[in-house]
Amino acid sequence: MRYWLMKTEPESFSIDDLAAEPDATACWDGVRNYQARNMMRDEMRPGDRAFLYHSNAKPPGIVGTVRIASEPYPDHTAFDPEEPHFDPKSDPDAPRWFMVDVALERRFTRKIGLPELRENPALRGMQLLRKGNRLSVMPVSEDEWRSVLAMLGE
DNA sequence: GCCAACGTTGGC
DNA sequence: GCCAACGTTGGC
Repeated sequence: MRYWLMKTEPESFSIDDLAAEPDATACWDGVRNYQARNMMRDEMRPGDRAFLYHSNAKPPGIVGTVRIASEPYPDHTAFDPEEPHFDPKSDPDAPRWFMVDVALERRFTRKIGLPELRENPALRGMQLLRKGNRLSVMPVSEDEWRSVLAMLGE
């Protein structure tokens, strides 16, 4: 099993929105970056876990965890001109973009903000904290996973 | 709102 | 294949 971090802007889809979905499960559509796609398509598997991260929030930070709830499959929103992430270059016969379903696992009692994450020496190497990082899906090591959970102080 | 970092596009 | 121009992300 692998660990991940997935970003979302709470103004478009927050952890509360996920909680409101049937079975608190939703498809993670709209990823339009090749590196992020490759990780979802080639390395994510059902049962993997991911931190849910709110970007463009005040402060940005980790707000909970999700479980990967499906195999990767084509992101059909890329085929639909009405969709905001429509991509005319993605063909249903040769899909360019993929997604997975995610199920809410745990809503943290508090957000672990980005400044707080930066203060934790155990997370010094974390990809999220690297300068210029823009990936919306990224791997997290098992040590980093445990270190973040330990910050909840529960 | 600003801007640094990075990805993509397209002319050559 | 190079690289300038442009678009997007996302913290501040």
